[in-house]
Amino acid sequence: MGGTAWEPPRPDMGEGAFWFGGSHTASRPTSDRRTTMAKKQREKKEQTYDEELYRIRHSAAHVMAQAVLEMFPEGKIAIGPPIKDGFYYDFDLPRPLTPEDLEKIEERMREIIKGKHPFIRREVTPEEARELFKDQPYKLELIEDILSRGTDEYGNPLPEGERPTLTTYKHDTFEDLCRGPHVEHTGQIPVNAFKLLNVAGAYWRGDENRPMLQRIYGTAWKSPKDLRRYLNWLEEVKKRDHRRLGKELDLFSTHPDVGAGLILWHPKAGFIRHMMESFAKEEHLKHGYVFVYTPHIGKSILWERSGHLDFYKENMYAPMDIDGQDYYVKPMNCPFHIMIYKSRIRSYRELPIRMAEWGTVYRYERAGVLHGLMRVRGFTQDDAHIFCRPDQMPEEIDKVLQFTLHILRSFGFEDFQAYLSTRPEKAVGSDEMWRDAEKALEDALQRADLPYEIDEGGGAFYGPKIDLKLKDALGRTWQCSTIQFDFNLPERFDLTYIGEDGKEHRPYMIHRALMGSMERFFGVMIEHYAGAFPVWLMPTQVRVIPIADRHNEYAAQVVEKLQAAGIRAEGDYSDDRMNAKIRKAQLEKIPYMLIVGDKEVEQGTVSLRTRTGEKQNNIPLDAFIERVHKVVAEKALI
RNA sequence: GCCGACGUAGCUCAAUCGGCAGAGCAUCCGCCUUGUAAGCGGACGGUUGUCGGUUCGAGUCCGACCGUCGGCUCCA
Repeated sequence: MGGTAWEPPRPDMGEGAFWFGGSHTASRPTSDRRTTMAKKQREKKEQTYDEELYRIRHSAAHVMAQAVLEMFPEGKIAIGPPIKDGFYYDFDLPRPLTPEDLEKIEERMREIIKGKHPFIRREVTPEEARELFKDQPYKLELIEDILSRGTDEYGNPLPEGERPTLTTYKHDTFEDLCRGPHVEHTGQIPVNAFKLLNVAGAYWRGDENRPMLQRIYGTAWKSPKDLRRYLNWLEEVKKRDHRRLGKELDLFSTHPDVGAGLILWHPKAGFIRHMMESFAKEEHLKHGYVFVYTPHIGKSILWERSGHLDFYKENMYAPMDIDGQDYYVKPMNCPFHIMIYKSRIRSYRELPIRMAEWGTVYRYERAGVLHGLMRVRGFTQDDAHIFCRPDQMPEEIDKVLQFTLHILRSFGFEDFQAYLSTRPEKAVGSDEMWRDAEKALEDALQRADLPYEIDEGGGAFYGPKIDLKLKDALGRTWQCSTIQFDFNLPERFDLTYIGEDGKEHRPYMIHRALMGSMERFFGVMIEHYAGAFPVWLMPTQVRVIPIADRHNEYAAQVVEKLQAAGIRAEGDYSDDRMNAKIRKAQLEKIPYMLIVGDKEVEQGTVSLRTRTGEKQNNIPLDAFIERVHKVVAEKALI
């Protein structure tokens, strides 16, 4: 699948973020995450922010709230912002909403919209506001926050220069605490271009200690055509869902008796993963990495020293008792790599050491967050730790970022978004180390000419990092790669090398994973390619289809020649009709089907049909072999 | 973990008010010998996720557990 011309991103991104399609995704900076944008990015975002859509969606949320309150007069309302692709509103209601309720609400919304009720803005005093919302505890909390903390109604900081004022917008019978903007009257919400999608639980203010509200998600557009396109896109997303394709293509499974979030890789996926890993490992060797292998468990003293039992314990599985000692299954590989580093004295001459391992780790993830291959409890990282001297650090960062892009591009990803996370308030390591590291990361990003955002204070306490998100064929972004400084572990484990001066020095340690985890990356690959992987990765590249069984012998000869040429080919000698064989191969997304019948036997040729529907009759086998060789060499799609 | 929904053959789904558990595909066995996405017929396949409860009787009602899905929260 090529890039879709129109690519609305998914509707589940950050709170308060407002996204609009086109090939650039964009967020309106209303979230309370401390995110500052690079200038380039900010300009891009201003261009794609669509105020008309914002108004429509924001207004649709108000109309929905009115409809819900009419249904449940005793209901409490929370917040209802526009988001990319739509809007939501959170409610505290006496009973759970059903799909039938949504239909009724939607119907009532249409009536309200047709009423063309004007949206009227007014400023209110704190006293007025408190009186107006005296039965709405969530609104009262927001009012106090706006007054005391100077935030907007979603708890986000106000734009510079804006004073905290209380404003409401009223249409028909519904008045809401709101900063706007809205459409002029409800009739400007396109009555046939919105749809309520689903109900979901959501904590008040995203805090799991606070009440669970019911959130209704809706989508709204400027025209029915846009809505139609969006709904079609949702269908396409469903078709590409890696969980569905994983089953259809017999790629992987899970089983309750094995355990949630633990993946069984079936032979086809095993083959593809093998190809991916072989390639990536070769590249690692070419790029100066050394491979290590380390155990899956380690004694508690190791995890105490690394700090994992202090800071990461809730993600670790309970220890097992071995000869009276506690052993833990590893959630990370770093302590083991460090022990290899520490196994002898290190000289400045042998740095950098780039220690890589396809390390399988296990992390406890709360049951509700598990999701196919994307979020699991056991996974294999393409992990490496780079130990280097301070003077080598900038170059190492540069190299690792280039290497990351090389690997990701090899797997067919072209669009990336980078996030640079800087020093949080509580942190280990000197100011100088942080400054140097952050500078090296940002310089590398600029040299790589990557769009990036800076997440001020978003780094871990032990070091700054770059996270790379890659964009798939549907324009959705996925976090896989991470390049992360660690100022903590070298201290904790007292890592040293002997410098030119004969004295001990502390090396820098950089943790990095390029694909991230094989599980997630494979999941992203499935969705990116909709299961039709590039030819070099496909377990079966060519299916030879004899038309009648008198052609089986010739088909077998073709298969043999292809295999001799290093192409993974097989014949379909079943007694299905040719049409059925084609359909079968097509459903398996096998790149090339070679059809052989009387004509081909006679002329010593093959007829080609690709999984994309391309047809070429009676071509010489050698020409086809040449084509496949080229496509494989280029890691092309077909 | 929390809110809500769901779990029937390998897969996709039926089964009225609580009254004998079904279809298509897949698989297997035959027949057919075929020209670019499903040829025809037959057979096999189930302790309705698990455990417990209500009932004369439970796929259907109730409870617990396991798992999945949509979100929230948290992350490769």
